[in-house]
Amino acid sequence: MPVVKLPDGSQREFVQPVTVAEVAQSIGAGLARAALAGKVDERLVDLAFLIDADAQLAIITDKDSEGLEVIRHSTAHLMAHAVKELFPAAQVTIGPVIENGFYYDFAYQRPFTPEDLAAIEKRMTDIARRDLPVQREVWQRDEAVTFFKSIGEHYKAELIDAIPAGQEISLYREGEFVDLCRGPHVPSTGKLKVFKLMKLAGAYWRGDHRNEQLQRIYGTAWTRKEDLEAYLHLLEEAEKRDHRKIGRQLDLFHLQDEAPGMVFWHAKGWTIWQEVEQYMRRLLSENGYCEVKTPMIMDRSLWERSGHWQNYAELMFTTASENRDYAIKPMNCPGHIQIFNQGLRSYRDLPMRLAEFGSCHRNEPSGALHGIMRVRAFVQDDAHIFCTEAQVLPETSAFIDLLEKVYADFGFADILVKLSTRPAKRIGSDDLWDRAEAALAEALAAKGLTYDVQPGEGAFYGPKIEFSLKDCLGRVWQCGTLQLDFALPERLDAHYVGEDNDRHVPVMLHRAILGSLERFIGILIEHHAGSMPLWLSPTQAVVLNISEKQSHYAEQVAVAMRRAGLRVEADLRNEKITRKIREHSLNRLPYQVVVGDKEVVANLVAVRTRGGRDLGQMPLDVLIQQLLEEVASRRGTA
RNA sequence: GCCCAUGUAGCUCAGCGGUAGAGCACUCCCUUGGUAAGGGAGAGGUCGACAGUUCAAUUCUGUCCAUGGGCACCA
Repeated sequence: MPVVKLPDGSQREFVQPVTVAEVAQSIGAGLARAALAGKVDERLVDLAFLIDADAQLAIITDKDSEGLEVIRHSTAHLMAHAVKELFPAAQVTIGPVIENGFYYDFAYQRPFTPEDLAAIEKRMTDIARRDLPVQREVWQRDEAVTFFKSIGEHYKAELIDAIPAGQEISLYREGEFVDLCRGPHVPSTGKLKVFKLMKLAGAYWRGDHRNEQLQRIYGTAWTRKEDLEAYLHLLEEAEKRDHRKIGRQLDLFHLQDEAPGMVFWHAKGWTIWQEVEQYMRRLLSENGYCEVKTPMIMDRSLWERSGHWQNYAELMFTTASENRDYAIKPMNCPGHIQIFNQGLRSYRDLPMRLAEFGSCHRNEPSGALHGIMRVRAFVQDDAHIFCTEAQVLPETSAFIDLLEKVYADFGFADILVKLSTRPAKRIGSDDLWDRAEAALAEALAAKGLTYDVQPGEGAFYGPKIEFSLKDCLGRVWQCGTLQLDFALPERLDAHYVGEDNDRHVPVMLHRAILGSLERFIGILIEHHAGSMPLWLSPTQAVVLNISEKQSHYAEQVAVAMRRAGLRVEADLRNEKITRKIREHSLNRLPYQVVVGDKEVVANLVAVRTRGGRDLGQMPLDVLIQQLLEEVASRRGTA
């Protein structure tokens, strides 16, 4: 006689075991119709799950986030079902729920085409309309293996074969289609109404590039039509913010075939770059860093000693001259160690913080390139801190302070932190790792930062912290990093003389805040949708004359503003003021300074913002003051 | 690197086995207009590169390059 406790605290007693669906029915017909699954003692189950003992129960509907997951998972099955009906020779593999939807990987003799995609989606709608019951079955593992082999589903058989022997497994059946699945699923295909197939892609079996490539189909699924529309709208918005598109529109940079993965910065884009770089430079200097510059090309022997020549050969650009081999630097650390190694260092010199806007080249695989976000030539806001083990904690702590200030100044409020700890393959004693991981964790805790631990994800030479920021569309970008390195200083013979008059190998911290400037500027462009805050805007104001008569006055205004340190253009074209305003607004030019006869006579300027805010007439020095304050505050412009 | 798609004017795109078209941008002319597109004329393309098929290729086929979406990679 099970007693079922519901989330509102009420209890229902049943004379015999009941299914989740029956409990829902006993509460109300509406709930029974809306029910998708149940949660019994914190475990998600099907509506057909039989409750035979006292239990906590929550009925899951499409109002619950779990309900949406169930829908997405069931929609993945629906897609596989449709594919099997249309292409019986296709083999199913796996089909998980992902953010905003699902995918399913298939093995088939030929790639699916966009026309196939449309046909599959149509068939999914058909199957959903048939409202087939989705039923759970429990099988013995070995029987299931035999079964899937017999119907030619070799990938499924392999997956099940990997499950420990003797374990019961669940299969789900809808009509003719059967799939291995943990569940739960919606009770019938009729519950699946709001979905759309999004794209085709290749993907490796089990995520390993040595395996065969499967056909992946991505889809999205929602509980309400409006949610789907909102999601598609969000994708459109993201597309509008695409840095490649805005970079072209605003004349910031371009890429071309002859230099894949390398950016041609135009004057306007380079202005943004310079502002970012100068900002970082000043901050580094204020925080005890010394800026240095190291050679772009260095002899093979150095890269052999650092280990890069052996481990990253195919990712490095190399060159040769007069019988010597060289590598174009893929990173700055070996160079910085050469500077550290000049002269005999004392513990009194530590911590030594060497910073470089380091121009690096990495021969990234062609498929990895993406706009200016993932490139082959990039500049890191790199620095290496040489210190004692005892200085790791205070240096980490100071670094986090600096990083938080930088992200805040660029307008990013949300920072995600991950601590990656010792991997299986590593150098250094466990004792050393214990202390290093503890120092990083302690620094994070002292800052009150919450963070995820990624066990085993650290580099072989030391643990690391990764800092990601979230943009206004909620997308996460990893930018900052702090990595402890116990290996490289020793490999490259870095030493200092300690208080005890012995030689010691310093600990090295690799650290970057922006990551690569190319990528960071790409993120800034997308975050602001091209409407950069005033301090970063390539052109901060444009002076517009209404007719030719005021062109001299307009020039004078522009010159005065430039003398005050603002980036100002004059647009004296023979065009209507409405047209000029439209064009400059579309170009996200923050301030438009209009001068007509009225302003000339009164010795004033009329100001509006790119967002259409009319600030009215004012004396020029008032405007200049206001803009300079806005630049200094690093605020955005409406 | 792997799978799929794409590559036509500066940009966005249409087109097609008989050597190309639109809108915007550009140049010139008219217009001197008060807060998001004034009008007219003109110029502009080896149709990504190289092969092949064909009487004829921007169009069909192949290879390569690049870009896009994924996968793998990201010291």
